[in-house]
Amino acid sequence: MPAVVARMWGQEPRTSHGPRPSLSLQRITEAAIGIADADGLAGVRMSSVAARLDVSPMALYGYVGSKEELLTAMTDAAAPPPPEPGELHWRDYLTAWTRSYREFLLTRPWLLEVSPLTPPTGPRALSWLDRLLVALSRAGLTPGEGVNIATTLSAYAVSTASLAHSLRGGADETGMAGPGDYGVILTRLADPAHYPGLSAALGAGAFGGAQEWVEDADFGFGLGLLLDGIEALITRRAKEER
Amino acid sequence: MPAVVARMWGQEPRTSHGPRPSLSLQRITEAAIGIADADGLAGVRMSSVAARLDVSPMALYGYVGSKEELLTAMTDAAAPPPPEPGELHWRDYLTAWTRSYREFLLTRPWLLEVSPLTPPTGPRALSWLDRLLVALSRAGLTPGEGVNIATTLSAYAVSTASLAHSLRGGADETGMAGPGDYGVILTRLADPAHYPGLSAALGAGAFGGAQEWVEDADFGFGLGLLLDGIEALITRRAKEER
DNA sequence: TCTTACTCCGTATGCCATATAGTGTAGGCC
DNA sequence: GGCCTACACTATATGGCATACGGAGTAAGA
Repeated sequence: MPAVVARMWGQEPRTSHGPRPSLSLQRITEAAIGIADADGLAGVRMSSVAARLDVSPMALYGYVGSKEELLTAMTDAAAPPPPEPGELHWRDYLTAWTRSYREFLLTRPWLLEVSPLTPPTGPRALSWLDRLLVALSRAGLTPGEGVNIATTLSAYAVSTASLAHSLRGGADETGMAGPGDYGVILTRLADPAHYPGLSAALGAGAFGGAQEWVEDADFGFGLGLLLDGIEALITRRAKEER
Repeated sequence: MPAVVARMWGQEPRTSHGPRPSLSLQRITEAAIGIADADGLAGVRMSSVAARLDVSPMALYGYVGSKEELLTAMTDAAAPPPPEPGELHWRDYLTAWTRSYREFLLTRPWLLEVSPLTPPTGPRALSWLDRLLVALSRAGLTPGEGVNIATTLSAYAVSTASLAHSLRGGADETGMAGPGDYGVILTRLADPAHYPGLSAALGAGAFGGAQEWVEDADFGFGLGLLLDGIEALITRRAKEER
């Protein structure tokens, strides 16, 4: 377990001898997040983060073992607290959870560039997982099922966020200038003989409008499918109980 | 549209004057993929790719505009042809599709590091999308629904592949040495008071074994949920038709 | 034959993460 | 109260890497 993980959990090591630390992992991640929010992930350099904190670049290495670790710490620190299940029906909570997660990712698109698919180890990210597990356990599912569903829902949030961000023309390597370009490009490339399904979809305008509301409708549609599948499982379980 | 996209579609520009090109985007991507397979993504450098082709690093820039573009081209070229729908029932085909896609990603784990969530523009990746759209259209869904489902399934494949790869201890920044570590680390970090759901899941061993067959069972379970949701939609559609 | 477009090369530049070797500071110990 | 030692931070150096720039050769067309 890298030392930075302990620090993410607030366990800054006791210092006995020597000068008191002028920094903390928290201050460092805050600075880095500020830069990422303002200038994108490319703006986050060891030197830029250090400059923002008025220290030398090398000072950061007392707190993180590498830039990689800094990025990991950033992704956790950037997460807001998850929505609370409260008295919500599981379906409403799962909807709220997934939607909030997606919105969070779209607020901080640089997160999408920092492999959002690796298992979380920080307190913020794990509290998201925790709340979901609680809600699913209340709905009668086993922990194993809960973990699996959590993976699925978060993957869905990440992928739709990523798609939305790409289609909005976010800093992207696909070379698309504006929204809607994607469909146009595909139409030019995919000939109907080799790509019948794709061509049909293009003809039907399935890639057409990338307006906000379309994205959102799509998001709800796909999420609905997932929840339907989960619902089937839950009712099955409930019947078994009886 | 970047020039490299046209080249990915086999449209190498006609050359009239001057010496005949000794390279092609295909040869370059093949070399790069060979390196990535052998040494991981970190081994893919403009210089290493060039060396494998016996040219100078700068020669590559006649074919790709940047390393980014090379990576994009690699991800498309690495994809095998998708499974064919044939006469399969949609549910069987979707299963085969998702499973093959996941397996492909696990065969080439470096793909997981090259943002696998951006919209595809290459012929190989789009043929995967196409076949899925065909199958879904046959099952009676609209193109819009098909695109959405395709997104969801591929996200599922990517995320489970990514998880499996992480848990296997693949080149990973979580700092986990071996399989099973993840659960152990979480147990040490998450106290039951603040993480009731997570603690319960840990106690139940939901993160315990990362053996191959467990992963696979989990994969099938989550996929089943998705397919159940899709099935509900398809039967609803079928009834509307009548 | 000469021009010209085009391919590939050698070298130079600049950015960055990070190794190394200090330098000062402040607690603990005598 | 003075020394020792651990530790936070700094300055400088190094090396890897993408890529800009300016050639130099090469072969089709005029």
